[in-house]
Amino acid sequence: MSARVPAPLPRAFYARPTVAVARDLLGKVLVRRVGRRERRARIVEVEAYLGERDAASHARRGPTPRAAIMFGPPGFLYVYLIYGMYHCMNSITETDGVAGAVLIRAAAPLDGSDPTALRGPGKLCRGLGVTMVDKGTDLTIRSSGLYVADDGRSVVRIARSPRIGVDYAGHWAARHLRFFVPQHISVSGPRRNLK
DNA sequence: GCCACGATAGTG
DNA sequence: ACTATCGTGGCG
Repeated sequence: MSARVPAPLPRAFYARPTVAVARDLLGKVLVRRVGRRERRARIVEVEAYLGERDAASHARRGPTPRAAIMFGPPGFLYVYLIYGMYHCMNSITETDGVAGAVLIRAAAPLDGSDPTALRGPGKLCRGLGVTMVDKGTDLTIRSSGLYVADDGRSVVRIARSPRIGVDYAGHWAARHLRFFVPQHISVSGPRRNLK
């Protein structure tokens, strides 16, 4: 009688400052359904992208065709193609009209399968079958087939570091906007704080 | 219309 | 350290 599957996080969860959403996404469960198959994985690594003023964010050029969705209402999925061969997935944050997104970089499978299969943003999307057709998905409804839920567990400690792959972004590259579960096998790149 | 360049990952 | 592979957006 208890819901075996936790409910999707509500829109209000995403309608907050991006850094708060990023931190709070750690430990949450990513639920992906394709047909009758459902996969679940715990989010262990994310990055915050703060909008127009953030030189590392796709929103830095304003609402271009690709990034316009970042300026829209929170709780929707932003997917983009990177290096012509991988996809990356983000949840939109902040209020409608204000750009912001959290890049989900890695998750730990909850079915006991290979803990490195979803390690890194490209592998995460590949492993969950997320592509451009999923851009714009509403993450707050079950019927989307892709959502984030709270199963009651929480992360004990959160580490932070500069974001990965944004060295071109001047002083924004140095800001500690990457959040992860320290020492976790499913985290990509450095698993402890640098600096 | 061009074209340099990525919020990456796998191999050497 | 090198590169596969292609949409995006700056430039003009």
